[in-house]
Amino acid sequence: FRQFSAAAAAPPRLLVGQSQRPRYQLMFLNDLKPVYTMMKLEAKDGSALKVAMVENLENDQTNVVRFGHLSSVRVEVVVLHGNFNAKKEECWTPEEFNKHIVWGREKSAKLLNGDLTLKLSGGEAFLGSANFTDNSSFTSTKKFRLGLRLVNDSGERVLEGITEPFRVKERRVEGFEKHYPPKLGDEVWRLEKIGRKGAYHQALSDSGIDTVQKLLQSYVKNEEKLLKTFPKMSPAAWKAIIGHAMTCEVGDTLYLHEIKETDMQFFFDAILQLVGVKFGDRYKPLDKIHQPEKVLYPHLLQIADFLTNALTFNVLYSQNLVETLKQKAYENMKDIQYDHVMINNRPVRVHKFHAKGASGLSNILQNQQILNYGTILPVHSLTVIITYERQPLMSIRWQVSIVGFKETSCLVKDLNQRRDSVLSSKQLMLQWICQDFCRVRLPMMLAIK
DNA sequence: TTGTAGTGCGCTCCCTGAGC
DNA sequence: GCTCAGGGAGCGCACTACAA
Repeated sequence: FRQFSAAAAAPPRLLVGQSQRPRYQLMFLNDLKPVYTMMKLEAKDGSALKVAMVENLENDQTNVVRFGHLSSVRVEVVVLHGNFNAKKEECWTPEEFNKHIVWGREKSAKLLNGDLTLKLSGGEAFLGSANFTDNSSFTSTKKFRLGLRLVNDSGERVLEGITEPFRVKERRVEGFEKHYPPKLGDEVWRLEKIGRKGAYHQALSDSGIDTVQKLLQSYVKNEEKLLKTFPKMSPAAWKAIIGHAMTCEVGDTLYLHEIKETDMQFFFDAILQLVGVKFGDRYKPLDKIHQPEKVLYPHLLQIADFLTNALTFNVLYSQNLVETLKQKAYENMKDIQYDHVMINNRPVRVHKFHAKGASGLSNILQNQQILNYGTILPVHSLTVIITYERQPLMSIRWQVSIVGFKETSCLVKDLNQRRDSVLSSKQLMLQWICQDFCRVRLPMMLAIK
């Protein structure tokens, strides 16, 4: 018996039974990347596969054996059936290991080519060149493992090393595989559930959708319309396709769509998701657009200034018009050019270019009065209707309602309270009526909406 | 060696019929 | 009338065979 470590005295040698994990073990130190026939075996990061002789420590940790004769033994790489050690046990016998070695389909054929015998140096070695000559489909599990065993008996039980089970595929299928994650420029059949030249692929091609980016753009713009492209698409398949497509990196490039009539600029990402809107010189990211503006109330009060004769007026509020204009933008998008990038959550122009944003605003608001509130610009038109009926004792019951909102607000204001100049003009009177409504009722109604 | 057509397998959906 | 299981159809996927 020899000491394996040149350092401090080694712990007493353990007697190893079949169910007890040996003290020393061969190990693959990195994970394999997908394996194809006739292609060099490599680790996930593209480096060579690294193997090592390790010592199992008591605290479930391992140490590479740097010194002693075990640190420079010769080891052999073999192919194992994928079902070897399916129960993930800590150890096995050499006989079990050897029984699961796979040879080629033909007796004489070598399944694994290359330099399969490695000499450890300092307890480590690299598998420089090795490749499979055949795929793993002929085995019952359709998978292999790589195994690592000593070439010569060292006198010490050294547990063989194994990799996780993996498939070996035909080299030619590599060019037809799905991408994880897919890229925007990938053809659509790189997505799950879309077979190359299959029915779905053909249907998409016929609709002019040949890349993942175009598919996602169509999805974002009008999912229903896109779905009609596919014949007999199941919800599960649809979910899988979109779910896979959505994992792709969208990037920071932005497309600007200007709506000049409103001084609004819409920013869309690479798949045409609205990411933010610029009102004048104020940019608001999408998640902030629909938050009620604190400055709304003064605006609402200003409405009174615009009133002349009618008791029906419009409040322009930034709620649903963004959505309406977004849909309009989709309809009018032509010559999409990504001329902005997102930097620190703000769009920045990368070169001079003005998108030709045809706007349909005039159509949308053609029957509504546009009020200029400075930088916070209109969005959706809330039509506020105020009616009244006289009550006894100089009180008037005002009914305030907003078109599109379920709740209405009743205000009973006693004209006796304001026998001053307020009542002298309709303008001031309406402002007086609106005060409570603006302060209490409107925020509540917006919240309900 | 490479491209393509064909094949088998597995998955999912949908229809149908039996059982309650 | 409702539920559930079984079978067929359609499709994607991976692989094989074969021809150029």
